[in-house]
Amino acid sequence: MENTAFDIDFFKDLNFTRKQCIICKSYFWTLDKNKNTCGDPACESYSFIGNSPVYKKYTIDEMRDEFINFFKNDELKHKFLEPYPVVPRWRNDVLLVNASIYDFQPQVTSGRVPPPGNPIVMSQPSIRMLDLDLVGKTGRHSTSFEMLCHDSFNYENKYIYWKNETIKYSFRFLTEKLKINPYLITYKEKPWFGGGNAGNAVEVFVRGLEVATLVFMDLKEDDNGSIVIENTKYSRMPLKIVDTGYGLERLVWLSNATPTIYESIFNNTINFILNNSEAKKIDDQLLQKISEYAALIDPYSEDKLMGKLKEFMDENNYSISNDFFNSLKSIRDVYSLADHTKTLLLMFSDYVIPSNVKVGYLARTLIRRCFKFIDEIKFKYDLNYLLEYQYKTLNQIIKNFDINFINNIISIEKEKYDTINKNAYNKVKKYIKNNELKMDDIIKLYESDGLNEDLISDIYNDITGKTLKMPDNFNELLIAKHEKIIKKNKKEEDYPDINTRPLYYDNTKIKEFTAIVLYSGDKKIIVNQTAFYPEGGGQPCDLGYFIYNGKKVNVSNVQKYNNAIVHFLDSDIPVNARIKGFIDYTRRYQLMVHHSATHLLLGILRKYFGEHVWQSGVKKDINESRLDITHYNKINLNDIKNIEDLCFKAIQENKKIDVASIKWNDAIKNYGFRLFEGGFPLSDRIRVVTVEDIDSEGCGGTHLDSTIHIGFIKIIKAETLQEGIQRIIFSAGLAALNYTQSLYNIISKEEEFMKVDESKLYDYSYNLLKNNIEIKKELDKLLKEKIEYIINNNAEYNDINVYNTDLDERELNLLIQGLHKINKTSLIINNNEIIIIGIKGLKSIINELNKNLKLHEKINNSKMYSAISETKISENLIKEILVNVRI
RNA sequence: GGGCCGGUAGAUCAGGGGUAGAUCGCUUGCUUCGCAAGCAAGAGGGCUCGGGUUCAAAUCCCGACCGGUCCA
Repeated sequence: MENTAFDIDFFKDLNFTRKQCIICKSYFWTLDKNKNTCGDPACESYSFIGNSPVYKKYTIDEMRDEFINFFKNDELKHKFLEPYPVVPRWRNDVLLVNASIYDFQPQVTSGRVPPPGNPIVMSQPSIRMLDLDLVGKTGRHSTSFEMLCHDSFNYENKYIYWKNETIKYSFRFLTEKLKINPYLITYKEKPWFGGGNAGNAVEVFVRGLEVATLVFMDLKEDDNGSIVIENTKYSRMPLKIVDTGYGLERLVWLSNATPTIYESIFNNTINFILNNSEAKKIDDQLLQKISEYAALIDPYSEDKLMGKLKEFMDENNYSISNDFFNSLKSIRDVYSLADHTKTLLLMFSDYVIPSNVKVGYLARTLIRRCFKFIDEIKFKYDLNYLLEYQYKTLNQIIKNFDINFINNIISIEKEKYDTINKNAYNKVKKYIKNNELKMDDIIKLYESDGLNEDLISDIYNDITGKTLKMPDNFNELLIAKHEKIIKKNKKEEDYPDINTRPLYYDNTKIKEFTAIVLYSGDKKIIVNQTAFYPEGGGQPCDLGYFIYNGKKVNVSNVQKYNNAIVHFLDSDIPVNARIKGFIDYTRRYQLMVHHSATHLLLGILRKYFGEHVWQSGVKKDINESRLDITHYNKINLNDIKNIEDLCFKAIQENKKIDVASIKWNDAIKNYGFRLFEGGFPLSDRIRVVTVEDIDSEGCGGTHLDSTIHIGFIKIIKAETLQEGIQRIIFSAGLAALNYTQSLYNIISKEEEFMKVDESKLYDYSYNLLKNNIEIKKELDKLLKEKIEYIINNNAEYNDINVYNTDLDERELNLLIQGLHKINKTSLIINNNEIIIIGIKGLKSIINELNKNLKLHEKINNSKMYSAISETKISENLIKEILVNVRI
């Protein structure tokens, strides 16, 4: 990257100097001629704590308003945007919104969709779970924060602003609004890359605190690119994006200058927890030192921090007691609780359901940590109450507070958490041998049973009275257990860039059409226009045939590649051929029924269960379709009946189904992010399908005009797909009728066969099964008695028990089993089969038997021998052999 | 999406190719004015389901289903 990236007028006009940091060697810009370090806390630590450079103390809400008002004022004219959800439903490559730019990826950043304003200003709540372990410990880490940004999108034919204005605006905000002394502000140069893009960037520091990063994104990954950064090739983008990120909480901290960031942003909540628990705060000066030391230690190390802290305490006559460490631990718990509950409120605002996968897992991790902290500090109230308390102070950014949903979720999670803890003792005990607990077993307990390190060592201490030593590299050992994921590269086939006109949108009832073949490959054609719907949005493709030269050519598959619709055929049709297409309309109609029914069902499910219901997957087919939704409970028979009834009512009310093509930004504004339940189109317009009063979503499928044509919906099966996701398999219209008919068929046959009335079928078969079990038991008992009798009435020759029997397979086995229990060599003559149990003297007996009989060996193992004789075996012969054999 | 555990009596779990076990709980009896407790006896099993291997499977193998958990 060129050195001169920041030779901008603003720096020149104000007489900024470019200097090199004596510690990290980075270049930085400052007005302070004597400054030698870049401003990064790793090079100079904090100097703002207790010494705020901001003219007054701001609350979160005040600071947010200050920033937004500054940028949207008459002079700067940024368009203000409401924050996006923290769960990015418009993309599937990330679990959570990590930064404000996520809101515009990939639709806007790729240039396909214009930004909803230009330039824009907003405050985007963001969640970063990466440093979860550091929250509360460093004085600055959080799992969530608000990223303030003023972004501009510069197109080749439309320039908004670039480096000079961006840096000037940031400087003006800090100096004019926060009234920070210009000499305290440093801009450190730092190349930036990530997510396939790169560019120059500056980090903005004030008294050691990084308050913003200003990114100038103008490069994209490109294998043919000429610019190389960190072994990756890049080329210039036509779209140049200013992506700024100011830490709202950081700015508030700067203005309050409290020992840790937490007192600045969660002061009420922290005091509330302290007043209602056994947690204790430690001395402010020590908290400040912890924050300052932690800023210097990068990467963070608990040992290094504690080393420095003890040194400081020694020098300043603090007593380093157990009490102190207990208080330190407890205040860290308090900070974490304040932090985690805020993040949870953000997640719950978007209806994240805790589970064992994806974003739900992150929510569960936070919830469980909260439960643990609440226990540890003996907080008087429960998590629900704390969430409610937090909400009161955060209601400006938490859009949704669905207390009913939250109570349900938390109580389910609490139950699970308690169960794990209840069973933990036995599980740990199981692995303790000779008062030792092996590392492998600790990992197993953690990975398979979900017991955390503290819990394991507490229980170990309970059982053995000893302290469990956890290796420092515990987490590394865990990570080493997990292998790298192999990326699957989906092969994209290459087709010519042809635009096929879809006729199925103009007229969903179209059954036949004419077309010209524009491309012909191996039994594949692309035509100028088609009524064949290609597979997409969970709707399978249409089938049918073309007539070419009076001959019928079947269509077996239809796929869309960019704008080309490819038809897969039974045989070839040449380029430029004029053909006529006919679609299988019965099939198509049933697919339309199922597609419209899916939208209706989703809307009804949301009304029935609540706003947390989102579509998570869908597949339509001819006989049945399935819909996966986010929901925390299993769907029971009662739910199924109610849902079917509600669907039926909506069908009878003849709700209109409308389709409209709406511009991306307008669609989001009007319908919200619900639109993306079925996926996220990469186009500047969204096709919105609306079922009157019930549901609106982006959808490329073909639909009925009205719900009345659905006929009725019958749910076939409801199952849990994974935690937090329920799958509903259903049928609609004619397919639903066929389904009920086949059920009727089965029941009728059973009625006839069992000779009972349908209403008694259940009781009858239930009793039948019960009786069957009873009879089996009775039979078992009798058999056992019979075998018992045989065992006790044997002949004995030469200390060998001999049984001459006539038993079937099952009885014989019971006899063998019984004889295994008596520790004595036994011989069974069962018709032509001879069986010897017990290995004592076996070899000589077999030798002797072979001399007298023609035997075919069946089994010969360590426990028994068996052979079939060609002739009948007499007991007398056996008797003679046994009496004479030497054992 | 991937990995790892698990599913046996009402509950908690042990066992593990050869007739299904323990503890608590339950029922009854004894002891007691009554309760708790103790003693004695007893009831309670589709070893989740379906295939396979085997003379023999709760046990071993494969697959479903259900539950738990960790990681992305």
